[in-house]
Amino acid sequence: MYRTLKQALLDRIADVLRTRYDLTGIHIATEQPPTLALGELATPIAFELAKRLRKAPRAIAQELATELGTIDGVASVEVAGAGYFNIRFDRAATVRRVAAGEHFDLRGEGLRLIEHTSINPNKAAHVGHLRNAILGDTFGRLLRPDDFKTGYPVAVQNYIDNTGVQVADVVVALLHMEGKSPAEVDALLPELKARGERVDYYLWDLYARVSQWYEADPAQKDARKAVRLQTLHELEEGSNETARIADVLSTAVLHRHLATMQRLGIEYDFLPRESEILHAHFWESARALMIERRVLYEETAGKNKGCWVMRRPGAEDLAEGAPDEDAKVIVRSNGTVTYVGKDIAYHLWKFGLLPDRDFGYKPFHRYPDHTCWISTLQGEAEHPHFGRATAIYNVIDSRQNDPQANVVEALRAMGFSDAAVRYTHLNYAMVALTPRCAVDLGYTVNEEDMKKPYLEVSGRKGFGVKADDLLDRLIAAAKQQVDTRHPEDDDDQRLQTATEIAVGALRFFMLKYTRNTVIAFDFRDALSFEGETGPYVQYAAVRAANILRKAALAPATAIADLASVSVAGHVQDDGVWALWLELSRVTTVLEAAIAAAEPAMVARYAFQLAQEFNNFYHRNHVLTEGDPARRALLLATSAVALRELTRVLGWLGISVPQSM
RNA sequence: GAACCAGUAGCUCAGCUGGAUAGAGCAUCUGCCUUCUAAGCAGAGGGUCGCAGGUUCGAGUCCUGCCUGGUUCACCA
Repeated sequence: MYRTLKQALLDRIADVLRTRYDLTGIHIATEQPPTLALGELATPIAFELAKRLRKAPRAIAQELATELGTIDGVASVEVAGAGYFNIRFDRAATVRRVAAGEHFDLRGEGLRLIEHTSINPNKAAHVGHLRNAILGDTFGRLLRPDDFKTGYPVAVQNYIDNTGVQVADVVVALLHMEGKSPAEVDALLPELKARGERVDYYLWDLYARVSQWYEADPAQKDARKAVRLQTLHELEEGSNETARIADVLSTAVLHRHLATMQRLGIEYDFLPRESEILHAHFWESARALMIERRVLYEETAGKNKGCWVMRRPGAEDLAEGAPDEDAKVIVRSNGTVTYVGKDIAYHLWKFGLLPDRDFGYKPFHRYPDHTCWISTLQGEAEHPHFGRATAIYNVIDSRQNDPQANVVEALRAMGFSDAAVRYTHLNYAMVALTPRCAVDLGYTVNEEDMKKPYLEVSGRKGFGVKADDLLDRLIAAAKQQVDTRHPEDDDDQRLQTATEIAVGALRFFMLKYTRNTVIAFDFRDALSFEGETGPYVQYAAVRAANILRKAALAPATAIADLASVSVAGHVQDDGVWALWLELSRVTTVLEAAIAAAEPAMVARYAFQLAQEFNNFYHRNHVLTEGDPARRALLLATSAVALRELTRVLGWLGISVPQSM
């Protein structure tokens, strides 16, 4: 509703500026006044116009006020301070419209392709991967159609680099470092299962060991690196025993990753794999197109002689004939393509710009209400389509800013400027560990590192907090509380509640920081259930639900009952009105969060909403309220607060437990 | 050397396209459980918004320079 009223005001002011002053195309800034006493909406437009109109700001504001006329939903307009133009809402009318769920709809045509998670399938997921997956999943929920908005068509991809060095490393570890035969490796998965061990945890340690093994013996170093390179080539080549083993391992780990993410309510539609990008020859098609469009050219001089290269974004103009020494190599002098080259091909496919190439598709994993597909060479005849996106969002670490910029630059240079503009690198800063946290986990930290604010997580070093371990600890901590608070519930119910709280805590923790803030992970902060946390917001919703339950009133009934009550007299009191005003801002916040691709804005709003509700809760005792009209209003307020808290938490992927 | 990000309360962070008295959480201190659950609420203390200039009626926000911290910048993959 806030969005609706703001738009109405902007339209009216634009009208007045045009008819009264003959001004058009002026940007009209709006803001929320510092206190409710000054109104609900304001604009400093009079200051902007002062110089242009050669008039005092206050006089301009005054003229605007008298010429504005009436606006539906606005009670009064007044000039304050040196020329602020303040608007007061018709509180009773706004309450009714918010309660009725009236709001501006958000919608758009064309597929939004979101790619997130993308963990190398050679080890367990860690906290850094959680940030990625939670950000991507939440952004998808903000865009996706639901009962609040028409939304945008969304598909979620999880890109799987199953032929990269990281997978090669664990294959090397088993076949060469440990000297297992292929048959022994085949037997490994059943053995682990029999022992109750997890393949992703097993490989976590193995991966850390093999990384050291390469360097351990100076005499063997070159030979071991050669084995690694050979293994990598065999993976890329495919159709050989090494590739088969790699596929068995990476697929097993992939299943683990999907299971880990499913614990957090994160699901995927499609898993495009590097192996198919290679074997379906995406690159060959892209290369032809890049050469045709004069983006890719052969360097004939300088350090990159013999390579096929591309100009970097923002490169300076060069002297005629001089080699561009700063150019990005796409095809090496030995004829092999670099990662950026393959990535360009893949992104052409995403936008439906890659001629005559597509993945094959086959089902991989079944979720309660949909199927997750995976790429293959020969797929099913009937399958959904995932390319041909209108806009794409790649959830990737900020450390990949440069490579991502290269891909965008390639699209732009090829003349696909529309695709380049609709390519969003949804970047975010890394999750690191505080030195203290690292020590607590049993890692040895040297004196120099102890002084740093945070230490980078490294899968290669086996340095990090595994996602499932963190979630298990959160569940255990929540369970302890639930056990003492709700002895009347059975154990299954208490575990269910504890799990919902743990997921709420974890997801909120990863979402409350804006994207470019480095999260220095510490168990003390992550395990907190008080203050600015997911459980705080969940608790507010549970309290609202409890009021309605004790009143034996369905939320929908409480809201419907508002119709027969006079609310005007009760919302002059800011204590109740402040909550309704906050509730009215849902669309405003959602729209801003989507535009900025910043889920933290929604998380912060959820917290503010919960804070405002707790305020209301302590100032008004609903069930003992003697005035029937006021009681009805308070009940409806609780019901709408519950509805909106549940909705906003849902966008964050957080559920409302039945009790806390 | 270059590019990008950051520097706001003791700590961790918000602060949307420049607007009214710079806000939260944690921590510290003081109150509030016989009332819809205290995972909560109320209150207190705590700030030269890294430094110096500039633009503007108005700057935490924009521009320039500097300082500090972080990340990135291979024919590796």
